[in-house]
Amino acid sequence: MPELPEVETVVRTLQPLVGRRLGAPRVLRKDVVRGARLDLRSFARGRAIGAIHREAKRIVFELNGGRQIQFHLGMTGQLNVKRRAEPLAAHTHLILPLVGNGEELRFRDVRRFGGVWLVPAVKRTDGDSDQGRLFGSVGPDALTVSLRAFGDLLARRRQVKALLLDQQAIAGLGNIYVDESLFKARIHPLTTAALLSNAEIRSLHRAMQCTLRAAIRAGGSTIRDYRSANGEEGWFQYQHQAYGREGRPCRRCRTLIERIQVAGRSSHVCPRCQKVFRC
DNA sequence: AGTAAACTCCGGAAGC
DNA sequence: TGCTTCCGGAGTTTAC
Repeated sequence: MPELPEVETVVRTLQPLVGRRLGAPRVLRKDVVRGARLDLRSFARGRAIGAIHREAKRIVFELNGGRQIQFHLGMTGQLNVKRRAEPLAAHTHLILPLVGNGEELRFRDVRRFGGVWLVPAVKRTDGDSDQGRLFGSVGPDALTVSLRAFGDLLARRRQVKALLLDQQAIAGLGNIYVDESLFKARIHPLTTAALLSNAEIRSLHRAMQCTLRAAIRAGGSTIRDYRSANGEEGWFQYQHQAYGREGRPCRRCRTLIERIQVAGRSSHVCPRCQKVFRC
């Protein structure tokens, strides 16, 4: 499940592609290209990659001429650089050949919750353009949001976990890093965000950015499908304190970690360390 | 208006 | 072995 650290890792491992020129894309499954009635072949063919960066959980390829190709990995999406001769893995939906050395960029996505968006040069600004469904607007990036802005966005009567998962409120977190951040800050996921004290907000802000930075250093968490652009697994899953540790002892107090439902998501909580909550 | 919950997409894995 | 159920990122819809 690629969240901010996994997407950031993919973007970093894709950097060698900057400056490369694209050949004619091959679309093996047309419905992974969303929205646009643009043709990917004419949109991308012959364009050079000017930059590759992350926006929230999206991977943005800046092509020369101002066009963008944006990828969202959904749950099981992978973006890999492979030799052309290498056999195609099942569920490979899109291939972007790189001119020159026999390499290509492959997009594969077993569950197809992810997708590709083509963004034309001109109409890019905020609201969606006429070509339908780019992405909804997103909140400030979780990795860099200031304490001040973070405090402001928490001033709502929602369960703190639901709020942190809401990309419109704050961008980049998913189930893993929300659970890890709340555990680290010792805050129960059911707590009403608006009732957090200033000290708790500070603690959560620090825990969240600390966790994200550590996860990026570890190359993300590989639970099942996630791989970097080089096909490498992350290893942050070995440092998880809460996520996926149901029934195992809390690393702080040895109480068994529980799994509960919050905002429709399975949530991993230490009932002792994260006991107090207000709603 | 703001929040919450249900439903949709999909296929692999886990459970029975 | 073979069936059913579960799971989730994010958008949409429906209900408080």
